[in-house]
Amino acid sequence: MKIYNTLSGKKEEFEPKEAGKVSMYVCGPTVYNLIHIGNARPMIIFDTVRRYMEYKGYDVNFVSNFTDVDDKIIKKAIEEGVDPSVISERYIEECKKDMKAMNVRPATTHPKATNEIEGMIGMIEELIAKGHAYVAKDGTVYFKTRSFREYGKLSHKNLDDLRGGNRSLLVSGEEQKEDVLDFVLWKPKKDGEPYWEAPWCEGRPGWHIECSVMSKKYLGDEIDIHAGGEDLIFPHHENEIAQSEAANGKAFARYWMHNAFLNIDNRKMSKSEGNFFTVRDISEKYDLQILRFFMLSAHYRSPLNFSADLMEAAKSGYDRIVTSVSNLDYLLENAPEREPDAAERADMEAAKGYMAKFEEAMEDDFNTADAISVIFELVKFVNTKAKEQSSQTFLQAMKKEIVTLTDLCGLIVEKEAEILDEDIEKLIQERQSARKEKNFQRADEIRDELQKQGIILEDTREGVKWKRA
RNA sequence: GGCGACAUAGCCAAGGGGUAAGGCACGGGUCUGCAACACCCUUAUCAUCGGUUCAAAUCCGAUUGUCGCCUCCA
Repeated sequence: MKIYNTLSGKKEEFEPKEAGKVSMYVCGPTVYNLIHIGNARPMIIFDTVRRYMEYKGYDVNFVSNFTDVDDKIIKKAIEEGVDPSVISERYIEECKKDMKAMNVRPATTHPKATNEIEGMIGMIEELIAKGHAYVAKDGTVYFKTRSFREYGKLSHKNLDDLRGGNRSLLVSGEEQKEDVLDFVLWKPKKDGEPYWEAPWCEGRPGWHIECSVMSKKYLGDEIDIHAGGEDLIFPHHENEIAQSEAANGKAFARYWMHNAFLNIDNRKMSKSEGNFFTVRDISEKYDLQILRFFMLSAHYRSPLNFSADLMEAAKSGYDRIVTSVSNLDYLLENAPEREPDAAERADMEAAKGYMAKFEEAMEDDFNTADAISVIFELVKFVNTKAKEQSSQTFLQAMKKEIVTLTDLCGLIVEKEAEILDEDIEKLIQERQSARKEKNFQRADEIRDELQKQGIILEDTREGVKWKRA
């Protein structure tokens, strides 16, 4: 299995620290609002990575945090006149709902920053003791960036370049820093803000220290994979490396994975641009499986553009897979119980080739776009081979092939059996009678009427089928 | 200004030295009362220019264009 490692800038053969086990940390959202579709990308991507790793037999310890102490949360809490925890708890719950709808499995552990303050204080003390951090007059604790020789190794930045391009940073009121590159580990409280007791002042942690501490606590000093959006490379992940490696004296993460951004109509998504969508917004119009399918249809390291048209196209593509599986289910209802014949056995063998091709795509840095194209090739194969006379065993084998692959992508393609209302059932019966009597006008009337109710009818050789729009 | 990524058919998108996967849309068929589904057929020389090579879309260089990071935004 090859993984592109941001650290080296190359695809590397994946070798976990401990055979058979994978420790993985994914930076999670700050919970001040419903998650947006940009948040959804890493969730879907790294959930898929996790699924594939588990399929390969790894025991995956998957940790993803919720950042629940932050300026934006505090701001919202003040606006609503409630405690910040009310805000963060609310959006953690909402986030979990969205994750479920996208079929993103819960992490092994979802730590919350506010539960880990003690550990953060501990790590900050250690950094001070080792000379990697210092306390300013007002109690702010800064990380001494230049004390960590390898700073810049992840983002491949040169410290002096950073400095040259950003003199303006000094204007931001942080003149008490010894160096512009230094970043905050602990900052003093302001009025009305939540705070914790610490040796330096009452205050709260900086953003970067959270992840270093939570990763260490739940996964250990050295982990296999650390992942997140590419915007986190600098400064967030660079700072995490500095903190963790300076404190622990060990390499932090062996592989760094970063997903590219999701744009909207070719522009970066932002509230001020008016092109901001929450996952919830999308769910009002589409099954979120379609959003998932859409996200996986491009490589995770390529920028992905989102638009209404592209979602429609994704819907059509996803439906093609769902239809194929539902056709199999339909055929299975009356399929003969017999041993598969020679041709069927040959096809069952041939179908396995798709699995191999799928794996090959996933092994190559999780090329889900390629992997999905394999699913379509399989769908075509199945659509061509599955017949009314096909044996149960054969049809079941075909279905299993498709479902295995889609499961690995976290895509749900099996629609749950649903009982229609009696009234609708009656209309369908009436339409069948009308068709027999060649009263097509009445038949079409009924079909139109049902369509208005979101039921689409299809007359197949074997009988009438229906599906939800 | 510094660092970096990308440029493949109408659209989306893989591939990556030996003559271009897949999906959506379009068109033509088969099936069908019609529609839908499905199946068959049809659609590109890979931004431009130069170089390396027996051979490049694939490597190198330049140009143009788009985008990202350098601000606690995934």
